[in-house]
Amino acid sequence: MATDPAESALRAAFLTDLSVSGRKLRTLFDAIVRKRGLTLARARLLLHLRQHGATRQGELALVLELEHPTVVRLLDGLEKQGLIARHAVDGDRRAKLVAITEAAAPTVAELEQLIAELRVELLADIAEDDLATASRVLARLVQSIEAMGAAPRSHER
Amino acid sequence: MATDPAESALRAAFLTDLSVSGRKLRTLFDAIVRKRGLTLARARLLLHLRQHGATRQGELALVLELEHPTVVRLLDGLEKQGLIARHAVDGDRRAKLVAITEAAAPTVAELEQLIAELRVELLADIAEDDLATASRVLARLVQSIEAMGAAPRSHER
DNA sequence: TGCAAATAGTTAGCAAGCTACATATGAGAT
DNA sequence: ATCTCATATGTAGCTTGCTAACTATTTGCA
Repeated sequence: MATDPAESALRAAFLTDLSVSGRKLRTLFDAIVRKRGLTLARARLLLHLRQHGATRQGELALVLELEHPTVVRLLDGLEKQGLIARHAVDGDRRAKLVAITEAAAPTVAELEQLIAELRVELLADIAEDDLATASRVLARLVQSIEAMGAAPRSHER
Repeated sequence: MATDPAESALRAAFLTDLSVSGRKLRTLFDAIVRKRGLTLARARLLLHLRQHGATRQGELALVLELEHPTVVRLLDGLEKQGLIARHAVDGDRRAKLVAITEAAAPTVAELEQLIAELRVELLADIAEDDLATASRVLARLVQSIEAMGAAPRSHER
């Protein structure tokens, strides 16, 4: 048990590193789009609307991997900013279709540009292969996380 | 510009994947330690105290890579739970030394165990090499993020 | 037809994270 | 000795994210 191969220093630090770097990314992004009145979460939502057109709230929650109430509040904010509108869906009076407003179009176009540039800058000195590996690792991890979410083992105590 | 090598689908998705997986990790962890009245952030803080002994608040902020006010509130919560105490530092009446309470020792020991198990479970099917690569990628990214934070280029508009 | 269960969205309440600003104390220079 | 600047912590206020519990529809089946 002294040198358990499953317990390298790497493994010990990885999960922390992951959540810290995710947080830092969000903070940087928030700072960049702040003067436009946006945040990472709002930008992600707007981008989806731009790229996939009007979308139902439930679908948004699925795609953005957020809980429904989180989406509700993001939309409340964006609606107040006049960037999106909730439209009635005919055939289902429960549902709402979310769409970008005319007024938001330029902002969102600019945002898309900004994000593309940021991406290039941040990932500039990372090799494609390494990125692919990292991507795979994250995907695996998420898979395990979701498996555990469904069947939490011993942590029930 | 049609097939810009700097703009693969991987690159397009990576930053989102990172922040999403970080979030999911946090959510899972929070759910696991919830019945103990803990969260990921609080656990990280307690773990540091256990492994490095009593620490000043400023030092905690540095080590955990959190802003000072965030640490203040984590400590407020943990103090209310009776898990940590803020002690005076003699020689500097501004400073406070944060220490785990006697009462918290068993909780924290248990927590350490729990985290070790979780780590093994989550990373079980990931090769050491891949993990190392992923780790390097994250480190690089954080480096870029911090460089940009200091010198935000074109995003000044 | 009419009632039960599923689905769409919302409300309430909590913790974490940030920025901006405030307070108290210490240290260094004149 | 004092005055200024730096350091250590704290307060206020905002957004994101979650879970739990609610309302309004719709759907499916008896």
